[in-house]
Amino acid sequence: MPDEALRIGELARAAGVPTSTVRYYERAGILRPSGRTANNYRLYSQEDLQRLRFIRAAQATGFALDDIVKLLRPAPCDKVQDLIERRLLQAAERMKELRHVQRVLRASLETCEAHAASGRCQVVDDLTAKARRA
Amino acid sequence: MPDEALRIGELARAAGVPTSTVRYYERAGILRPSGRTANNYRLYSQEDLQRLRFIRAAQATGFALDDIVKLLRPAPCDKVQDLIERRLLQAAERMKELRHVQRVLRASLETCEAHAASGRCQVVDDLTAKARRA
DNA sequence: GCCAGCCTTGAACTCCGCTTCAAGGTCCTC
DNA sequence: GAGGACCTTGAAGCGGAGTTCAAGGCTGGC
Repeated sequence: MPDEALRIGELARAAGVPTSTVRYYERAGILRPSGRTANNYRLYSQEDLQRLRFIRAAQATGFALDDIVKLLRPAPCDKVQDLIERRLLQAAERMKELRHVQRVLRASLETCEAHAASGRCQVVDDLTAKARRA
Repeated sequence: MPDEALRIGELARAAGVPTSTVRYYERAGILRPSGRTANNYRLYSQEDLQRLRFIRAAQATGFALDDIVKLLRPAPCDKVQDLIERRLLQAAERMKELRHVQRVLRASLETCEAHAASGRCQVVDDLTAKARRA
């Protein structure tokens, strides 16, 4: 088993975030170090790294830190279930929206390519108007 | 053809946002009314509504207003193409992250259900790590 | 005539999610 | 033993995305 405890800088590099953010997450109660060295440096485990990655992934897709905190915090099982189910619904909703965004972007791109020869760029009109058929 | 021009309140209700947000978007240069009434009320077209919906969808999935502005603003066609392609990549990345989030949530839910009978809720442990002790 | 419900503006305020600053301590290398 | 890369704390600052406030204008119904 790798006894790989990471210091804050290593953790941060591994997850691609600044150390200031990691400290902020600690203050926000969302990611605490699993220990400290003799000289008071924070230490993080591999699970902490996974957790941090999960946090970032969730954030990138539109979840607020607050939501994430709730998900990652122990709670009565039935409440957690409920919460997770709601989050899954949110995630599904987000998927739908993301697909909508992709559709619109792709349509724009096509139009853009089609018009490239003509020199006139109609992308914007189409971005807003093409989606009109709802 | 419905010549349905909407006033700000109607637009806002149709898109599910407060009017204050719509005015804010105007200040931010992302959604301008297509006209004004005689008494200076803002008027919006159906395309404006589509545009507003697109904005909200894009925002919900993690795009900043700034990005969205750039997408919706006229520009040299080749630059727009480039931009759109980058946004599509971002969207794909987001999809991936969202799927990761969903996977984790679903796994947690299953564990939660499995443990429901036992009374002990292990969801959180499992959320962060399957192999607890490392 | 006047009230309710819509709308106008500009400025100030708020909240979230960080980031930066100041003033240090520790550890490794030269 | 000096320099530099790492780490510590607490507090202040910042940008994005709105929201709220104050003061007022139009319009329809009672």
